[in-house]
Amino acid sequence: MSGITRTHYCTEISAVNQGQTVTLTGWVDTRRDHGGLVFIDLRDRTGIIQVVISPDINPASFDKAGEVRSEYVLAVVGKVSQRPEGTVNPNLATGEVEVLVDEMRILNRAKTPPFYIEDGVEVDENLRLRYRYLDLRRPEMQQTMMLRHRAGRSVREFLDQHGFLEIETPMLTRSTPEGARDYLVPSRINPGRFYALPQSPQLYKQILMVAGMDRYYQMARCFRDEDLRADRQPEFTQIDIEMSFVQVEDILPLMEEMIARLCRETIDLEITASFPRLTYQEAMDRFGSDKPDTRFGMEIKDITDVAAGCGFKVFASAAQGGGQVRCINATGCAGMSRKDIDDLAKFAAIYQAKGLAYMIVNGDGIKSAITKFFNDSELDTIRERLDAREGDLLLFVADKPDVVAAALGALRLHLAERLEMIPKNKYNFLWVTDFPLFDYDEEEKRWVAMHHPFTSPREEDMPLLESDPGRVRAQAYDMVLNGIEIGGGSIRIHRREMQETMFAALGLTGEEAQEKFGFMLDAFEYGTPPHGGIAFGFDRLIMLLAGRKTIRDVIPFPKTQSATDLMNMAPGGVDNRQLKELHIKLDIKEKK
RNA sequence: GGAGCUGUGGUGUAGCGGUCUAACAUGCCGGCCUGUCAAGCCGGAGAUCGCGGGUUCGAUUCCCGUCAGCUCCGCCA
Repeated sequence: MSGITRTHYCTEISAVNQGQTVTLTGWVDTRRDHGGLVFIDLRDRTGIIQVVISPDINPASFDKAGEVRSEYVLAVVGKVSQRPEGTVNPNLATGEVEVLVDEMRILNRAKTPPFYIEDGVEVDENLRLRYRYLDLRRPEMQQTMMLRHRAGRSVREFLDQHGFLEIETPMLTRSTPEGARDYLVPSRINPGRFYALPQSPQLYKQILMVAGMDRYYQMARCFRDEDLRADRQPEFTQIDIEMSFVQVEDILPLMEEMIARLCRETIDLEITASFPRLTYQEAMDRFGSDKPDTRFGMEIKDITDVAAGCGFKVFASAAQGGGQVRCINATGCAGMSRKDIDDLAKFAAIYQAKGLAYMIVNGDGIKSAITKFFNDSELDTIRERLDAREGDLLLFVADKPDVVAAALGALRLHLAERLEMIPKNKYNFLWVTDFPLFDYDEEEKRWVAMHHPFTSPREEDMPLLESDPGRVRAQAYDMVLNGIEIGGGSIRIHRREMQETMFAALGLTGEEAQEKFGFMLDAFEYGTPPHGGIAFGFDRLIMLLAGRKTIRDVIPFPKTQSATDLMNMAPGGVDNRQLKELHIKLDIKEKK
């Protein structure tokens, strides 16, 4: 690079620079060699510009251009020139101009890449991840990283302007019961003891409130050793926020404002900064999900009352035994084949639904194997409730409420996608509130915290804590965008007695609570302000703003579904000396 | 822990019991070419069909297992 200094990024050149001598650097996107004249599309992170290498300008550079190949790294010095008439390329931001190259330096050569460095590639993800540095070179990936950067900056600026302090919390912390599996880090200095990487900075941020920091935020890296999904990575980033002296009504509007600003400053999207709110119960009833996608209808309707008295045993027994009979209207699907419907039943079975009953609405009325179990007025009621018209297909699930919700909720999404009912470029933000405080764990036969054990119950439900935990509602809220949970938080418990009651409800003995959370309980005795907060899944947010289907596309170095990094092959083995220092012996069962 | 989908030259696909001595596109290599922009034209190289086993006279094709990636259930306070 000696003697060469870049003067512009590729797309900073326009007709304004005509006649100027500029120095550009970048990668060879494509080379078009006409024998007597060579065109090179030079690419940097801003985009592409055409440079022209002609023997009439500099024969030495022209000779060199012959050996240039894709992805070679170049520096070119030349004059900006208006393109000759008829050769303007309207598809290129810099299409009106070109750079007539005088000096050209090949800064580095490149092997032929294993896939094309261009957008919209459908390459095996194996390859993309193995050669992530090439994948990240693709324009859409670079733009995603820039979007991510702008998003982070927008959030930081907003929070700074609202008096939040960015404070770091430890990555080496301690394992706590409840919640996801921890990633453990052995302590060399303390044999047999382990740190845990944080699942979230929950306890630290609450302690910061006790410490009087008043308003905290952090772009926090979090770690959870659980199975992966398209929107779940073992290592991810949260916008972590906590505030003192607040109630739900202080937090939600502020967060709406933050997200509205984020949308404006990243993808130029204007959204109404007052999101619809649904209670958890309402969301489950209408959409079968605690993160409903409201971009389309096809809501779930209840016909348990009608089914209770009908002659169809499956329905009647579910309705009478504390279960539900609910249905959705797959509008216009009356023409589905028997096999199509069987496939839908198989799909519902994934969610433990034992069957999928259906009725076809045609010109003569309702056609179905189960019609005979209903009288005319019952059929009319069903039709009315589902707003069923000729050509519709009604799908029923009868089961326990959670199975009905899961199956119909999933079916609703599945059908909407298949029927292309989901409008593009629609961003439906909403809040889900009043979550249950507890969830019953059938395996462990005990109550577990639905959000986390530090969530405050709603005041009017506090008397139920011991008598009827299942009915206690939490001061918890999730922000949902297009059917994906992008953030969640709560008002926290800030009194020792309440926290102890909570631990007891979760089945922790006093000793266990003291051992694991003693510092927290102690802290609560030294003047803890009422506080609450929220954490956003930053990766998920970026994924949605970037219109991607997986957070792997917005994380620079993601892991595969089996939690490995195909570029550096992490996790890797370590040598015995390291293990010995850590006082660790392996006990691996050989696969036969 | 479980279910499903995918795996064929560098890349993306076709072929789904035998004319497969594996096709097409693109990329790659060489030649020609001074206005292209997915440059063009001509020529060439490049694949033990993910791996292992089985069925069969014969397997890229069918079956079983296995590995890898993906999607999902469980799991994810």
